[in-house]
Amino acid sequence: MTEQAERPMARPDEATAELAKAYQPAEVEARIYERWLAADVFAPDGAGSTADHALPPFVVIQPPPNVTGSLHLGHAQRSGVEDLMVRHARMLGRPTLFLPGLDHASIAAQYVLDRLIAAEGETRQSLGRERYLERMWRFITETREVMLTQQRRLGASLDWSRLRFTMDEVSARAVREAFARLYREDLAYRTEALINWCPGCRTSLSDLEVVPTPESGTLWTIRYHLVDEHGAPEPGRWISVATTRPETILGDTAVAVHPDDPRYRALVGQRVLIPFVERVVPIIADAVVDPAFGTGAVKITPAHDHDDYETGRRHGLAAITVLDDEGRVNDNGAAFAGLDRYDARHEILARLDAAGDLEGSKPHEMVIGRCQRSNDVVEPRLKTQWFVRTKPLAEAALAATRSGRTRILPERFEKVWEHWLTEIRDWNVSRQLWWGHRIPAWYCPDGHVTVSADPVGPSACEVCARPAAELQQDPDIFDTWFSSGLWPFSTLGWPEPTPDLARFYPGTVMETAYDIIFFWVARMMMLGIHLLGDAPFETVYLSGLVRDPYGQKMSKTKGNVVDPLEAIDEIGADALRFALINGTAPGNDLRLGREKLENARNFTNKLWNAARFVLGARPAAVSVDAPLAAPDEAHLAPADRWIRSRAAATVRAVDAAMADFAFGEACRLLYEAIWSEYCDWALEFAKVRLAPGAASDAQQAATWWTLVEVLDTYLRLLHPVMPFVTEAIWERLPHRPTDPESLMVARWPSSGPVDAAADADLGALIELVRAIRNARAEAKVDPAAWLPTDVFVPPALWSAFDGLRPALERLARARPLERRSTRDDLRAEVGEGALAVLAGELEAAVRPAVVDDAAAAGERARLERELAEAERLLAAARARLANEAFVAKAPPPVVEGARAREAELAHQVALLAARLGR
RNA sequence: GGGCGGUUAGCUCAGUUGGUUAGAGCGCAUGCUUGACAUGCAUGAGGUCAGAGGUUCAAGUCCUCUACCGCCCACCA
Repeated sequence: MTEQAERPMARPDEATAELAKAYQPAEVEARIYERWLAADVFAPDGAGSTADHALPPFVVIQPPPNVTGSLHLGHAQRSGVEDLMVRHARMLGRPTLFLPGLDHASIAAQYVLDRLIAAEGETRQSLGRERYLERMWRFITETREVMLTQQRRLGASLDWSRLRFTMDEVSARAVREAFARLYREDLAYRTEALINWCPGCRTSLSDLEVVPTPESGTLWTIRYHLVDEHGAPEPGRWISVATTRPETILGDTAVAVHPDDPRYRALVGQRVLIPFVERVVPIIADAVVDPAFGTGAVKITPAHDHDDYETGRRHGLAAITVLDDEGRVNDNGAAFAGLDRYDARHEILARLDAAGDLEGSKPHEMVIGRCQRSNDVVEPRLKTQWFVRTKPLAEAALAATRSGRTRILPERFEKVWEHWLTEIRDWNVSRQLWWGHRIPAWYCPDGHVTVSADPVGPSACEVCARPAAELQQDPDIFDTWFSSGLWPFSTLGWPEPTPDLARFYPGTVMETAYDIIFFWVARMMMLGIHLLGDAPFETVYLSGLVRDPYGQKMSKTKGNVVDPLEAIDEIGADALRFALINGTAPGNDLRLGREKLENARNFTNKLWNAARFVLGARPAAVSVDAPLAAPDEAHLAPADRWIRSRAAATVRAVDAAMADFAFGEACRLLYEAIWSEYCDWALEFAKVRLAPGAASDAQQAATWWTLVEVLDTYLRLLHPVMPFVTEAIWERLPHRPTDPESLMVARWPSSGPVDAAADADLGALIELVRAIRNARAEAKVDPAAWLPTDVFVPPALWSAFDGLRPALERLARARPLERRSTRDDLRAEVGEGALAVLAGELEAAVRPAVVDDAAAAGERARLERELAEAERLLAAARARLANEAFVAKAPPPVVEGARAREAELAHQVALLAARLGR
């Protein structure tokens, strides 16, 4: 930002000295944040809190960011929305809890650390578990500060006294207790099953962590030779199978065909020889086989394919694992043992080809599962793991949303929610990683399982009573999301019956991006309901994703990332927050580019400058330290009544938007109210009245207090979105005696009366000014010229017109500005060559000093256009009213409105026609 | 293969239960060093609301179909 040349204020005094320069977000935001901290206003029970503890608490649950991560725009948007809700509730006087936290993100963190130590020539394995974990703890003590600082820079009003980390002891205790309870209730079990294995991360993954990725592969056709009943090959007899994964041949235990496939019916029950491993396996019939695909015959590898696993179970086939943890062929792979899976593939294909058993190959588009974290191709493998039985938990979660106990916003996500929870499969919670919560299960030499929530483990095997010394703890850790799923209550001290737990569970709103609805939201719901007996929150507010201007996901590799901290340095956290919230709807993605950020910055600047003006415009008769008081109604100008009414309407509209979670709408309303009403009109009207000698002291005071009162209202309304700049301005404004030190804990405004008459009067006069400006601009009149202007004003508007005449003169560049009592008067007084202006009921004539032919022709053309448009609209309005069905069936107010509209248009047409001499 | 969302001004998007003349920002055009603000002010141009049918007195809004685009879920080798 370039620094503005500083211009002396019109009326410098102490208050404006503070605001005399252009807005400097970096300075102001740092100072304001320190003020909040010092005032202790973040905690619901902090010294500076003004909460009414009789009101129900408002708890916003924030997804704890990854401890090794750094803030991206998605975080910024979410924190902005969360903070907005919290600040709003806080200003309504509710005790609020906005608990900061960090997630240990086991697989993501290990991925980051592995790459870091790789640069130092180390690996996870070379360090060993203990040293690796030490290294991790050291690493995160640095990164966690980065993340926490970033949250502060955003202005998130988090209660730092309650900071939690998913790896702290409070969380660890909750994890052990939760798992032990699930185990006791038979909702957690250990079994061998086909799981998703990432050879790069060397751990199993849940189904959600496997990303189906389209890929161009190859479909190979391979001959399996038939054997006779003694297992001897039958020369010249074979069955051809199609496969995309030749390396899994080594684990084949059958070939399957469709039972109704005439080509193969005779072969069912016969046997084939699996190459290389010399295993004789049956040809089976199973309806899963699609006869139209490939050759219609499928090799079955139960240990390395989900389909085949099921087929194998149906047919009692052996499952032979042929790949190890790193994705290499194991000892079951005969000559290929030790080869990487893809090397083995090539070798096998080469040998098959050499033997004449590779019939052919063709390109094949397929979908392959890749690791969400490392992008490695995920390998289905058999492993003994811990699973959470999700069906009963999911049913309870579904019941909560179906009954309305928990509401999902936007509603359309409820369908996705329903579908996923209905089709849910058991959750593999074992991870073969180190950074995370160790599974609290111990095994005795006889294979008995003991699960214990005790931090030091069980004292003995609970089956055979062998002493603890003979037991071995499971080496695995939990899926990160297991501890995340406990977040709404583990952070409050559960399973201990803490005061916080009693007070703040269940929470009010859970806000997150829709991409983790299953990972996180569903698990919190399932675990919260089961373990605490109540859903963890009333509302799930799902945000969209923040994308670049072209709709691409922002990612470091694409280089299209906007760094929130850079944006904050440049334009301030307020502007960033506004840009991220304005114009968005829940669940909708946001494309963020330069323009939105600049627009938000401009708005901040506009607000700041409006405040500079107001403070600088204080009439001498009002003392510097006068407390904020409602203006003296007896001395209000029409424009004062109008802007007060507009402010009241804005309060109502913003309240409605907030109640609907329509935060983008609230931003829009405030932007328009502040810029297009307050700044464009109220301040302009006020300038004239506040000019020295333009009105009495009492009148000037009333106008100035109106400006202050309305600005105060708008600052309060805007504070949840733009906390810093509103606080900085507010602290310079006169306050009510009942106001607290900080705007952050001041009361949300309540709406005053909406004055329909004032709205209508000013609306008409604003229209008049616009119409005059328009006519002048179209006629290419010198903008600076003061032109004599006459206006016909209906009697109802005389008072408003007269009261605002000096302002109208200035705004319309009309002087002298004369009021005419009848239209005839107007026309009689104004000769040819005047610009005709129509603004609703009002009619004006502007007399240019010089009217040349071109201007006269342009003027006539303008009137012709207006007339044509008015006639078109009038015809439409008449057609509507001519429709008997409309008059009979539409609600009376609508018909009434249509009649009024018709009359107005008819009037306008008549006036324009008269002007054109018709 | 299911499901969801989108299609509104040159661009990015609002438009809450159907109801006067469909809005904003940016961009564009024409002017303005207007005593808060050039991060600004004034004025203007620009839209068959993807297409087709339907319901209704009335449709951007509700229903059906179609076409593109995007996302989610899904065990076709």
